[in-house]
Amino acid sequence: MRIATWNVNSVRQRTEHLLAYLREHSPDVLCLQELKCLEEAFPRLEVEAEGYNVAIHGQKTYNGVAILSKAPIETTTGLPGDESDEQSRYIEAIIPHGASVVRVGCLYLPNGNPVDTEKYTYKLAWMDRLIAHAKKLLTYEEKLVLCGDYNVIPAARDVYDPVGWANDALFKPQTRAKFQELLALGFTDALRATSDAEKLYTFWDYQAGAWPRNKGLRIDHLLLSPQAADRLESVAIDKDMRAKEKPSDHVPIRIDLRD
DNA sequence: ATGACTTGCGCGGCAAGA
Repeated sequence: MRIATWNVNSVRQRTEHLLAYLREHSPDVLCLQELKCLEEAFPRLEVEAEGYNVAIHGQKTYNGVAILSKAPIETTTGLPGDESDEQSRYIEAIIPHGASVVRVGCLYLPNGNPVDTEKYTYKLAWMDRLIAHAKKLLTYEEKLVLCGDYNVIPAARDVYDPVGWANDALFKPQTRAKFQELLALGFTDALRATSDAEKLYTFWDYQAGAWPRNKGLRIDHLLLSPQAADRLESVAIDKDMRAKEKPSDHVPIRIDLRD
């Protein structure tokens, strides 16, 4: 089973690249973040025509997440823990996988900058809610994949300039500590389970020639429960997507799980 | 030369992203 995640930075601006990606890599599941539109504006018919079921948690202008699946899915939207949170950043699906199921959580974790504002407080609180939810999901002892744009640089080797990013909301010690707290519940970072290499990035800023200079960040992750990690076959970052005309600033990252 | 972009909203620049 192939599961991919991609921050598209506006699904309406990226529809052709999205459809090309579905055709080329044929993921069983694709998690999308930063749709930047309401459900009614999502290119549903085009995606369904490629053979996918679509579950959308949209929002006008900002955020918005979706799960695309070849198999029919059951979905729930919103991250538990704060009924007053109106930002569309989480959707979860149960997907049939052989005789059992895979549970997939698609998340768009808040950026958190600037760090001296309530935006960073919101990020840390959101991470606490994610940790609490993940803890509950792990008790099910299922194949579980929590994937998406975490807006977290886990370690120095995951950023082109660790010193320059030391006080950024994506790399601050408090941010990394919360990410480690999540991992320590029993998750495996899929990419790091297969490679210790440096300069494996999933994001390059649009500005200042970040892409041609390979000034990137690794902030899109797939975290696996023990039951999913046992079946991890391969991981790939689809870096070629950043070289296209009018690309997203993030590229897809995907895994293959054994049946 | 050392690189100030890309969205949505809505029609003028601003907010947000990372």
